[in-house]
Amino acid sequence: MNIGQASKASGVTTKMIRYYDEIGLVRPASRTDSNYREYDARQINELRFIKRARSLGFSMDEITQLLSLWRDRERPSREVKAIADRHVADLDARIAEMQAMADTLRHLSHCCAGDDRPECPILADLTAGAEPTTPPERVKARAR
Amino acid sequence: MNIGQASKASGVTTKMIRYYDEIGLVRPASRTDSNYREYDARQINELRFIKRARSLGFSMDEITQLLSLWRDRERPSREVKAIADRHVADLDARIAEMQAMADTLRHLSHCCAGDDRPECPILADLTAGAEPTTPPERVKARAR
DNA sequence: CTTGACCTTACCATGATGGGAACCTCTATC
DNA sequence: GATAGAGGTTCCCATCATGGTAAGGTCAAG
Repeated sequence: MNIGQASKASGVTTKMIRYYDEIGLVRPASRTDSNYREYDARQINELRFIKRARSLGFSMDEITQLLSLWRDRERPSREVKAIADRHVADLDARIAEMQAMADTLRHLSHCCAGDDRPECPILADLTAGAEPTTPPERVKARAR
Repeated sequence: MNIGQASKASGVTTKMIRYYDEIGLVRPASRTDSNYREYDARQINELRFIKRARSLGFSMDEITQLLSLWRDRERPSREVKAIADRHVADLDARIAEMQAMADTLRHLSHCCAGDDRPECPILADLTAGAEPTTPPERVKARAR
């Protein structure tokens, strides 16, 4: 199987397969006499594994760890779970952050007439770098 | 005011101030005879505006648009609102995506014993449709 | 043998940010 | 006035995962 076929079989672009090869995420593919990479079913599985892990938001670094656990039939599931839980916590933190942004903006937008007039609470908020407008729902303590 | 003072006054690093200058997000700062950038209160406000907008997750590109509306006293608030709403939709989409990842992982982690044994639903999911890397013989091919 | 599809490497770009080198300028102190 | 050191200037590199492109080698079919 050459790289194009591996790409079709795994759903990973040839570009990315070469990249994973280059950074050592997967072990270097064997080569034909003409220097073409060759892949077998085992490596296709690894590529699919990587693809699925990426779709769950794991970083390359986390995937490196997951792959090594995956390859080790003696691994303690504890270690896998720890990586997953850390990632979930990370996702939750980022979600909370974005949620706060969205909530603030929703509030500002709600207060904005959105017509031809120039008055705009959204710009007012951005301008006031000092004084936050009342965030959605409850009023939070204004420090500063 | 030189760049260091502008940085302290705006909360934007000197590195970023120079970058905004370079990409034309802010108009090029005037220079002293010795080529130092100089800033006035107006520009400090712009930097603060940018900082606040960044903290709400707007991209440089969106901020470019917001800044130009901000500078235009005739702007229709409609346009500002449109940018904000688009950004909120974008945030919501990304939140939903990450939420789905987190939910899936939470479920898998919940099903994982997390002990010394190697059985792991998380890895099983990642394997998804692929067979575990079959080290020759020894392993009963578990389908799915 | 030619053609076209596919492979190889190598470099560039992204977005927003930080790090650092090499060099210039200001200011305070001796 | 000389000097130290703080802070300015430009320029380059790196991130992270991905895509694009160009120059050149290889393979299979007609």
